[in-house]
Amino acid sequence: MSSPKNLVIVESPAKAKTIEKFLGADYRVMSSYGHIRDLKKKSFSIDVDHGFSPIYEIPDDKSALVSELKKAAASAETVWLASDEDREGEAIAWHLYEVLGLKPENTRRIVFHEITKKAILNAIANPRDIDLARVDAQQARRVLDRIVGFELSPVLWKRLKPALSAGRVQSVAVRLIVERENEIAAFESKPYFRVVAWFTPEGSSATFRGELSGRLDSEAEAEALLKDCRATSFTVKSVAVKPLKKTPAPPFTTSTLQQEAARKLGFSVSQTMMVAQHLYENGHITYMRTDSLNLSDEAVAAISAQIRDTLGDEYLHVRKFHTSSKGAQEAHEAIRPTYVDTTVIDDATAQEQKLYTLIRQRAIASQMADARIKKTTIEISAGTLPSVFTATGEVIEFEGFLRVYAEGHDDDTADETDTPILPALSEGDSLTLGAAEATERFTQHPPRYTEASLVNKMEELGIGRPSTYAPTISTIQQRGYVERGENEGTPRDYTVLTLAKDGTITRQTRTQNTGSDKGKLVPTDIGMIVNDFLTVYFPNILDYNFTANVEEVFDEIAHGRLPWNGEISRFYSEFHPAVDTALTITNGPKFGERHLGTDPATGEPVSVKIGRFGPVVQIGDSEAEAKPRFASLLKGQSMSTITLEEALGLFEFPRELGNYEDKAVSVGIGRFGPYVRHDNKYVSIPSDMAATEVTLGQAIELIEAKRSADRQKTITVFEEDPDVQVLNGRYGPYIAYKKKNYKLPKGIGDPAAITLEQARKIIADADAAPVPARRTSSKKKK
DNA sequence: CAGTGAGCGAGCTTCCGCTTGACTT
Repeated sequence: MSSPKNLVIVESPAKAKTIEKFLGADYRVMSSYGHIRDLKKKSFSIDVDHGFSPIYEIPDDKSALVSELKKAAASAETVWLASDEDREGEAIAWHLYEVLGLKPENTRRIVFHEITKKAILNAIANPRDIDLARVDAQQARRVLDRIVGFELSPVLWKRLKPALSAGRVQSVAVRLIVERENEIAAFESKPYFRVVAWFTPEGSSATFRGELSGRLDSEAEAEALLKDCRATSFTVKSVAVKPLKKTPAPPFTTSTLQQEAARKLGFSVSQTMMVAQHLYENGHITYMRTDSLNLSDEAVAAISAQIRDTLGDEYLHVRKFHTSSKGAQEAHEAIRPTYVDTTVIDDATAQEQKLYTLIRQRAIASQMADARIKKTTIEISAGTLPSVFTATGEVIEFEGFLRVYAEGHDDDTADETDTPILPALSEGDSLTLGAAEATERFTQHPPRYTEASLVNKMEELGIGRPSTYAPTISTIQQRGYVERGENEGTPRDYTVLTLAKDGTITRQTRTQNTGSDKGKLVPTDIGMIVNDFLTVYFPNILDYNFTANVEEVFDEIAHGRLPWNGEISRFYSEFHPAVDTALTITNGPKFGERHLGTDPATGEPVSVKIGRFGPVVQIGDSEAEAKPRFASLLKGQSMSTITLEEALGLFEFPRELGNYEDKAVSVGIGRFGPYVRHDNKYVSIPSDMAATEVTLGQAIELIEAKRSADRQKTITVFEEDPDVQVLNGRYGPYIAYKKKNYKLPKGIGDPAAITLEQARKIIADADAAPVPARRTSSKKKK
């Protein structure tokens, strides 16, 4: 292999592949795969006494790559450092320069924001030096985050519970969720009534719907209004027709893509990123971790041509969007299709195709004409009554971008968005009342965050970056600060009063579901306590503006107006004493500890607190002679709401319920929650059943249900060797043998027909095969 | 939709931001 004269290093291998095609045989393009060097993983690695100098290392999984880059750099005449132009990219270039031992005379720093031939060639023609001030800003960012994370976390270990974590980004994300939950807890839902009525213009058969302006506070008021409506006449008070313009949303950034994919496709934030990554690697879309709204000139031209060819000139409106989000660094383009005329991707999964279509339509719509809508508002007066009804209708006169794409919305009440066409009416026309209906509603608390709406809020506050939104959300769940809600809600009655055409009023009670937090982000006890602790001792770090404030300082550093370590020193001189205080203070508030009352049996105090393994109830005093007794809270119980009675109930395990089939049945609490034990077999008690109240009858039902589930699970148990079993599991049929599971080879056919010989062979083959080295990936444990 | 079924203690745990990897009985 002859070595080309030029070596170009970019951050991503997919990018390298594309660029290599533009540059020809004189250029070899390699990827650094992001950062090649970082602060040492395990230790603090900042020399506080010597200018906060960072101690860097090349992580193990990067060493092979680094030697390869070194070799390539040594044999190249010129090395082009082409990492992104943002702060992190500049630092990557500098680390490469240092680690690869490059020389100024044969090193060039280049940048481009679009992966187009023109942009690349232009970058090559205009090299510059590494911007050391910008590198310093990155070092300041990195060192600050390490200081905050590695000094705060141990405080939590000592004061609250081991293995917790805190950081500039994650702790604020948790705070958002905790504070929202507090708002919800403080919210008092109040009932009110809304009235709708159906009208028919005189001499017409058309009916349209009008809604009473304003709300009524009580059922009595609602009933009175309906009675009044019987006796009055209705006329058109005014007709207003207004032109309305709707403008398309900009093309996607990481955060808007995550939100829209959640709303329209039901994807989780990390799922969106995985699917997008695949689309990117296969060359279908531009880079998916971006905060930029910009489209390259070439992309705009291609999209324009597409719109003109398929829809016509009147649908085209070329636009440039400018970001308004805090701290955006715009190293890339917005997310768009690489070839806009591609509608169907070969070999794509259903998810990839759906996400691609979303990205493509959004990018096209961003360059399309406004939608023009005629909105009609009719006000209807009710005789001498002060009440006014309003009917609105929308007619789309020119659909513009709506033909391709309409943005989704978060609101839960998605109905009633129908905008019917209203009959032609003019002022003074009389109307006949058909029917009217007063429906009881309830004021709504602010919504809980979803993964996607949390990302939206974080972006608004400038907290986190496109590459960290998804990982942060999984971190705060892994640490047990936040959970996805599983509460289905409870039924609630509401009243509907109906006024029929014949004047009779009927009252009905209907039921709706309320209070569900399913799939929403809900703080745990630990999450709330950690948040309380941090906001008391480190209000500055938990301040929603902390990141924005330090970003301003980083900007000054990047412009060479402030030395980075001086600023870190200034921060540390305030921060570190606060750490010492939080570690040593003895008369501070007790976080998460709550006294519940006295145990009537012993007279000892009963309290809840955070224990080594999470929330526990304690009977007795740790200072007293008798050792205190402990019991963990059950799933669904909360330290802030548990009662004395519930707490005492936790000590009544194991409970003997009686006998079934001549064997004792008992209820106990284990590592994984409450269970029924019978004949040395265990059956989990579902979380919607109170373990303290399970009866013998219910326990038998659970045992029988488990037995039948086991029968369905079992495909074959070999009589000759009962250890070998063919079972039906979560991922389909498999073989279980001595606590190990074995996948069935492809093409084995009907799993029920597997013989013992076949099964033994599968086990032997799998055991003989080399065990693949498993990465310790951060899978969430549950 | 599997499997598990203590006990308040050893050592260890932890940050944010760049980038994929090779895995799934």
